Amino acid sequence: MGTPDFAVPSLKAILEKGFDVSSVVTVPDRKIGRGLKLTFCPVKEFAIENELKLLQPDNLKDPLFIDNITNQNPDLIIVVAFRILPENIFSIPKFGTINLHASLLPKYRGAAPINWAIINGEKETGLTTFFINEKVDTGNIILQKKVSIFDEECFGELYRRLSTIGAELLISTINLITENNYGLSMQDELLSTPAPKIFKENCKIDWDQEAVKIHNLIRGLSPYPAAFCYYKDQNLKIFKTNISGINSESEPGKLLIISRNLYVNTKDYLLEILELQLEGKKKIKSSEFINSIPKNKDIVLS
RNA sequence: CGCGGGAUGGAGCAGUUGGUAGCUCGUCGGGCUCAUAACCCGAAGGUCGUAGGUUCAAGUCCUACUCCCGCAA
Repeated sequence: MGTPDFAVPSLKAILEKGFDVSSVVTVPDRKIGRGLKLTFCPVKEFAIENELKLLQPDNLKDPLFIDNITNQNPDLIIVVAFRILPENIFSIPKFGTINLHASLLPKYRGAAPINWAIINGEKETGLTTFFINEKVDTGNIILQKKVSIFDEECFGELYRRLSTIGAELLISTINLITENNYGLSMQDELLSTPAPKIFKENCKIDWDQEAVKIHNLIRGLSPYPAAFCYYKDQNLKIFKTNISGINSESEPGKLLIISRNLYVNTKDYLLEILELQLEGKKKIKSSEFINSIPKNKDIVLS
């Protein structure tokens, strides 16, 4: 069971290792994007390509769906980036139901562990496989793997890396379970931290903060959903920045051009802006942005 | 038919109430300099997304189409 592209490498690995996938469960098709076109999620695309049996229940508590799963008599249910499962479902398989989560649980429980790890400036995060129980991301841990976060690595890059490393960890986990050769460790509630879903309000840049904080926010949200601010009432997304060692001496948000490089003032240091996108426009490099902005005129981002 | 912005020389943009295009950068040539992402001089390069229409005249108004993007979900 899974939805986004994060789950695809796992599903692919499971297939390649020769496990018998009785069915793939994913979300219903949704009208998404400009023009509200009906779009298939990545897991569905993959399932179709590989001619796997596909289930897309609207309601996971639907008795028909539960019966369907029950009748398939699965040994194990594997969940990677899906929805919250009712006990009626996760208790069906004889081995149980496991989840691959992109953090070192109990840290970063929730929907957006990768984003928050970067936003908070972590140097290390990881992956966890655990048995699903009634409370989200609290189950007993089977395997964990630490993964360091590279300097300047953005969300998209780490997401991609973790999805492939996660697939390997998942395979190891499945092997241990089928061999009945695994230990479990409980999560220490005292060490738990939340990683809730990212909302738009989390993406707004506050220039009156330390440069490193702003930088991590931008990194942790790039390229999607992207940190943003306002430029003359227009939405301005910022994808890539670099912390300069230069002290900020003007009001936060004010732009500064030095030697064809674009800087913005923050609470402490100047933050160099490298990649940005104005509402309705394409993503561009800061040098291109500089070409179009008026000279000798103060510009303040808000 | 969810809402909206855009398509102008290689790049990013401007273009007023319609009268055949301009800025910043890049490119090429030359100059200055120990040197330069610096500065100075000069040059090349655009049938203004496509197809029609209105007009004496359209990048600038009208219609259709194609492509790109922001929001919302």
